[in-house]
Amino acid sequence: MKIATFNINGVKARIEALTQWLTEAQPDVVLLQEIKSVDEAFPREPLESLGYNVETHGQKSFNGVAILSKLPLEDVTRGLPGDEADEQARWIEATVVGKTALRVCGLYLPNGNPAPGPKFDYKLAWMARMQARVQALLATEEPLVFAGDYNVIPQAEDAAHPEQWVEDALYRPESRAAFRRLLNLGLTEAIRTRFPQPGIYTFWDYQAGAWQRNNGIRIDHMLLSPQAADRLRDAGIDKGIRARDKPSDHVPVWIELDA
DNA sequence: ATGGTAGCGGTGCTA
Repeated sequence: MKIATFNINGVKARIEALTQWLTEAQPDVVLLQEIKSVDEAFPREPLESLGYNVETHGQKSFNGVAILSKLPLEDVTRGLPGDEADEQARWIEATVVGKTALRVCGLYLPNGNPAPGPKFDYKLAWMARMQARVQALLATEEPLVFAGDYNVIPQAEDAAHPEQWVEDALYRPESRAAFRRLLNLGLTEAIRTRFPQPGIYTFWDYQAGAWQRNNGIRIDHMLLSPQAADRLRDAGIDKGIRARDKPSDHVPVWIELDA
């Protein structure tokens, strides 16, 4: 089973690019972030035409996550538990019904800039809520995949110029520590496992020729529970997508699971 | 040191 995550940066502006990539890459399950659309305006039809079930959790203008799946989806839930007042659409879960049941969680973790400040506080509080949710799901001992835009640069080797990020919410010690605490629950970071070398990126800013200069960062991650990690066969990054016309600033990241 | 780009929605915010 091929599972991908892709921060699409506006699904309505990118629907043709998305369907083209889906046709080429043939993922079974896709976690989308930054759909920037309410559920009613989400372009379901071209995706359903390709054989995908579509579950969305959107809001006006910003944020928004979705799941596409060629296999049936069950027990879909929307929103990250732990704060009833939080109205930002950044978390969606579903169980993929295949050979074995697999719980997938798609997430768009808050950016957190400027730091320090209320947005940074929100990011860290959100990560604490995610820690609790991951812990609860791990207790089920089922295969779990937590995939999305984490807005965290885990290590210096995950940025072309780490010195440019030292004051940034994506790289501040508090963000990296919270990410490390997630891993220390027993999760496997699939891309790091597959590509231990430096210089592996998933995001290049639109500004200042970041793509042309390969000034990238690695912030899109796929974390696996032990039961999912046992089934990990391959992982990759579809970097070529970034060179196309009107691309997202992120590229798709994927894993192949024996499931 | 600064400004550089993009989507949404129809102005400024978010990234």
